[in-house]
Amino acid sequence: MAATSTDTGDRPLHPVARELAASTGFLLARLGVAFRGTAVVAVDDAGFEIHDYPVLAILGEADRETQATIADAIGLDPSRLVALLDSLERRDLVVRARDPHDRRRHVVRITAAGRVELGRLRALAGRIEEAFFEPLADGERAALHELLVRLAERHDPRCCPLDDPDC
Amino acid sequence: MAATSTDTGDRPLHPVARELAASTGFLLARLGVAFRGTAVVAVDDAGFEIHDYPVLAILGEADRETQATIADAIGLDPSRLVALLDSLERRDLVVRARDPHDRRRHVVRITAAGRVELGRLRALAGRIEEAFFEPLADGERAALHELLVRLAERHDPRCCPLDDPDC
DNA sequence: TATTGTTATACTCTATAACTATA
DNA sequence: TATAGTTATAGAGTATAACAATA
Repeated sequence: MAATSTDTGDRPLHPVARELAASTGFLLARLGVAFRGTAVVAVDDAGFEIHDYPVLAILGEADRETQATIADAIGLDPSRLVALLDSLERRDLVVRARDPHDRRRHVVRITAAGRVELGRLRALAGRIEEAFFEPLADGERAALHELLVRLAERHDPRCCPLDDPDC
Repeated sequence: MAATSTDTGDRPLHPVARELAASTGFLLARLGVAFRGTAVVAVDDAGFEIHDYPVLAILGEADRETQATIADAIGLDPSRLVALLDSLERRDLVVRARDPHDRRRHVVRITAAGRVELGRLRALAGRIEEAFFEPLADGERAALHELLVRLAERHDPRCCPLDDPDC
C-alpha cells in the first residue's frame, strides 16, 4: 500500500513539483481533501454517515425545510438526498410530511432524537477541527478563517449566510 | 438545473447551516473543490487533461523519475498513472524507457515538446490562480499561503519539498 | 405544461486484485 | 519469493434521464 498522509516517520515520501507546492490553490485543494478524509474516517468510526451533520444542522437552524432547499445548500443532487433522508428517517432523526399547501412538496423536520444526535455530531466536528488545525495558534486560525470567508463570498456564497457576522 | 457556485445574481441560494459556515475545515474543503472545479474546466477548455501539469512539472524538475515515485507524489494509483503516461507519450510530451540497471523499471523523461507544453500549462495555472485569489490583496495571499504551508507540513508533507524556502 | 420527489440508468473515479517480466 | 508496471474488475460517487403525483 502507498504511504498515506497520516504516516509518521517512514520518510521516502516523493514530493510534488516545487512549482506546484508554491501554488496556493493547489495547497487549498490538497488540504481540502485531507480535511475531508480525516472527517470521513472519524465520522465513520463514530457510526455516522458523512452527510448526517450538514443535513441535521440545517434542519436544526431552520425547520420546515423542503428537500430541494436542503439539496441546494449542501451541494447534493436531489436524487441522492432521497436515500440520505431515508436513512435519517429510519433512525427517527428526521420526519418527512406532505406540505398541505403544495402536496408535491415534502417538508422535512428534525426530531428530538435528531437534536440529540446533532449535538453529538457537533462535538465530534469540534474535535476533528481542533485536531486538524492544531499546528496553528488561535490568532492564526482566526486569520485563516477570515481569509477563507473572503474567498467563499466570491466562489461559494452558500457558505456565507447573509446574516453571519463573519461575512 | 441547480444554481452553481459561479452564478451571479439570481439570488435564491440556500445557505448551509451557520454552524457549518463557521467551521474553517468545512470552508477549506468547499473552497478546495471550488478551486479544483474551476481548474478542471479551464484546463479542459485549453485542451489539456487535469493531471498533465502535475506530471510534467515533476518531470521538469527532476527527470529520470520512475512511475512509482510519480504516482506517490501526485497521490494517484500506479494503475491509473499508466493511462495518463500513455496519453502523454502519444502526444510526445514524455518518453518511457527501460532502466538498464533494473529492467522491470520504466524511467520517464520529459521531452523538448513536453517542456514547451509545460510552459503553457504553467502560464495557464498562473491565470487560474490569479482569478481565484483576486478577492485577496497580495499580502493576504502570502499570509494565506504561509498558513496553508504550515498545515501541509502536518497533513500532506508531499506538498512541502524539504528544500523549499516556504517550508 | 411545469414542478417535486422518486426511481432507474449511465458515467466517472477510485480501489483492488490478478498477470507479466524481471529481480 | 518479491517487485514494477500493466491489465481487468468491481465499487463508490456523481450526474442524467425518465416517471408519478400534483400544481
